[in-house]
Amino acid sequence: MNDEPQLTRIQTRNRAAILSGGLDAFSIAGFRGATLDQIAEAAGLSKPNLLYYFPSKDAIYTALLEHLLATWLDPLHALDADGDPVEEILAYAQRKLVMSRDYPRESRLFANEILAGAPQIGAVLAGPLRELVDEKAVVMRGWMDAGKIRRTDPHYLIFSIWALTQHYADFDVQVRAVLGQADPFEGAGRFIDQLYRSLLDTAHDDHL
Amino acid sequence: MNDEPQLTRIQTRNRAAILSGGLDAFSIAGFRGATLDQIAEAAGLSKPNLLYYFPSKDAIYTALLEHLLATWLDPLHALDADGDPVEEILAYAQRKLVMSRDYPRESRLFANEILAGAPQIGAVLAGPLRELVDEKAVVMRGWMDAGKIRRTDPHYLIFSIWALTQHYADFDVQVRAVLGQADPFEGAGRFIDQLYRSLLDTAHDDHL
Amino acid sequence: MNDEPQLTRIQTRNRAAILSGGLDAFSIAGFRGATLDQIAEAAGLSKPNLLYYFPSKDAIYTALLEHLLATWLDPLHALDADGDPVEEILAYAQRKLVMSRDYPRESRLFANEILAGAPQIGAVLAGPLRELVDEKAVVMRGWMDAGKIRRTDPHYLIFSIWALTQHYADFDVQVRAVLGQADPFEGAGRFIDQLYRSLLDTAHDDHL
Amino acid sequence: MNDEPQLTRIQTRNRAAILSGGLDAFSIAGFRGATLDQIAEAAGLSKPNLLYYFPSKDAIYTALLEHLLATWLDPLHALDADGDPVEEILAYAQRKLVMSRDYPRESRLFANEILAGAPQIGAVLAGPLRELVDEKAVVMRGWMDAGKIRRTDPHYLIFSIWALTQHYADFDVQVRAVLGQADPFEGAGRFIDQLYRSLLDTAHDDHL
DNA sequence: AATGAATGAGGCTTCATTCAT
DNA sequence: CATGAATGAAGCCTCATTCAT
Repeated sequence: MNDEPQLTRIQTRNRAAILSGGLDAFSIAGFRGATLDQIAEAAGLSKPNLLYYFPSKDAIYTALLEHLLATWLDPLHALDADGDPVEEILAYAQRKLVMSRDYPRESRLFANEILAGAPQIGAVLAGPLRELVDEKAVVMRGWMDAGKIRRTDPHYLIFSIWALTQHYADFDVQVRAVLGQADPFEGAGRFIDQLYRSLLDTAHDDHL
Repeated sequence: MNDEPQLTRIQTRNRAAILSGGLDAFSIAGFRGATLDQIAEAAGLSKPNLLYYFPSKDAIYTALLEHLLATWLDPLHALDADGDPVEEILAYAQRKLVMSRDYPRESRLFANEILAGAPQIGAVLAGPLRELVDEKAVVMRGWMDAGKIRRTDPHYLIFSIWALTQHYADFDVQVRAVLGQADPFEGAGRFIDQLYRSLLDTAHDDHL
Repeated sequence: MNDEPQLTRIQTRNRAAILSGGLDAFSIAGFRGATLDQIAEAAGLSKPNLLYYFPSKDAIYTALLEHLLATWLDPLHALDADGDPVEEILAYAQRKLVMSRDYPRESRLFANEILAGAPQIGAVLAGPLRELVDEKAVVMRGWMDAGKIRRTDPHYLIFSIWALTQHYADFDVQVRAVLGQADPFEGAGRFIDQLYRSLLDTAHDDHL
Repeated sequence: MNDEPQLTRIQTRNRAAILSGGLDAFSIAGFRGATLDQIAEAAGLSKPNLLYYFPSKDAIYTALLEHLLATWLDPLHALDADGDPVEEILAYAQRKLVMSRDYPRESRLFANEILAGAPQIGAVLAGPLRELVDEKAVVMRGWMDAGKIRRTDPHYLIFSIWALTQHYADFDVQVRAVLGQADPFEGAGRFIDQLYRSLLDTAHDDHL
């Protein structure tokens, strides 16, 4: 039931080091801009030895993206139709924010891929991602129909959560420059909480 | 008062073509990933001729960034302390959204520069940008003190506007993949309007 | 009517030098075994400059093969159905032998390509070459039916001419080693003449 | 009397597998063009294990050539001065043809070596091979002097037999492409028989 | 007897830049 | 103002070989 070959300890260590080095390089410079030299240097391996573990630069990049996609959608998957609507949405946003804080390189890798036109993951976006978003949009619309949250466009609501949370990973340099280096995530969490509570509070419905 | 040399019509045309080609290339692939060949091709010039107008790849990139920064902050500058607070903030968000719609390449160029660690414009971020943001944050805090808008953190409010609006330029590919190619800007404008009206409406203040 | 771009004198010279150097290298070592360094050295160019004229190693090889094929079949084309049968066939064999003498590198290039399994020109062999051979076989069979030359299998007759003549280019090293360096082509011409006169002479027909 | 070390069964098997894999690879791509990876793959061994049996790529190639040369001249050795001249020569040609049919890879290996300029076996060509050919040429000249076969140049006669028979191994791809995949050896045998009978038949002598 | 791990050298190609005209 | 020609440096990758186990 498991086709994966057993990895030796050295293989495990080196593959991990390569992926980490690749994440560093690709997340900063994108696929084209990163070099195997940088990755090999970061991984503490010679270039040919690096290519002993991954057959090509492309393979490293693809492995990173696949691993990323596998976990990237988890927070949205966890959005529970049976939970409390406002709390579910707020919790989703907070999970995304935590990911930006704890995995900023992954977020920037993703951003670079999208900026480049999504040459590798375009199909995932138009397929699994779209389906997942549509499914969760139906859930949200159900909550709106039931009067549990304010009526708004679920797709743009989801986009807004992506934008607001990933911003603190992708534009980290800018955020810290403007704030003067303080850790931005606590404040961001509070702001995002306030923002979506305001939006979703049904007491506002009459205003529209 | 003007040190700029007079440019002939051909010079003007070719410089513009190079900058446009460079914008195409750099906004997609970043500085390292873009090539002079792409830019020359896009500009309809030979590579040596391109380097007749700009001395190096770096010079093209720098020229683009300088031109970008000159206009990038205009919408925030225009935020008027004497205007109606809610409308001023909403108008600012809408101006930013229009820029994302009309100048998506510039937005992506900026995003790439930030993702790469802002090697060229780091100083601008920590200097002029920070000062401008701080200045407008004071304005907003004044509005909050006056009870004209709800109390929130002005810096994160500004970050949120950047994130929400630039997202539709930077992640355009993803947005269109999820939505199925419809023009996202109209819906985005409505959503953003609703979102900030909810947030800023003082009727909510007691909830917090 | 002529799409070929005009070549400057330098282009003409360098392209010719590259093709000649490529012919040297490929005819000795085959496609895989030859290196761009050898070709560049032989052409008196730096390696990047060489790639300024041909986009890749493969392009040089392909250009050589195309040029080769264009002339390789000429001697057989010239076989005239209306000429004297024996003299036509003998003249064909002599033309092929002259090609081996004057263009031995081309012959060896061809031999290497065939030995490697004809990865580039397999289609030509099974298409145009086969058709040409079949057509000339019909001509020869007509001569046999008319009693003008002895009856034999035209296809194997053609193969034998190829084998006998190309041998003196392809196995030149061996031939000279065995003969002790004398020019083998004169003797080869005499032998081939005698061989095919014996074969084709109708006086032998009763012997079979 | 035997310096060869005793080989275990595994050693025997693996050495044979390596030589066979090497024959595959070298006969197609030549020495430079073939890779140890191909050979190891074909032999079903890891690359380091392969180098446990043969110290280098060169050693495999040399072993193949030595083994080849040991058998390559056998058919000519067997030409018997006391046999029937015409039948002896025809039998020699048929033995060579059978070798082309049964050992085409060896023929192509030899062809590649010669095309490359015979860097390894040049000495054999100018030494033992030349002596053998000269010796048999003397035999043939004796037959001619005795009026048993037609007068012709024995060296070119031998070359022609090599060329005609090896052609069906070395240019196999071309032959099959032209014929349309039928087994060419039967027809080749008939043609070669007819060709040399015509040549050697003394009834023709007056024609020259 | 065998393999996982590693590498220096070399091979093809790209690229920013320079030179000459 | 423009281009053809050229190149050093670097980038990705292959390969024969070595080392350690």
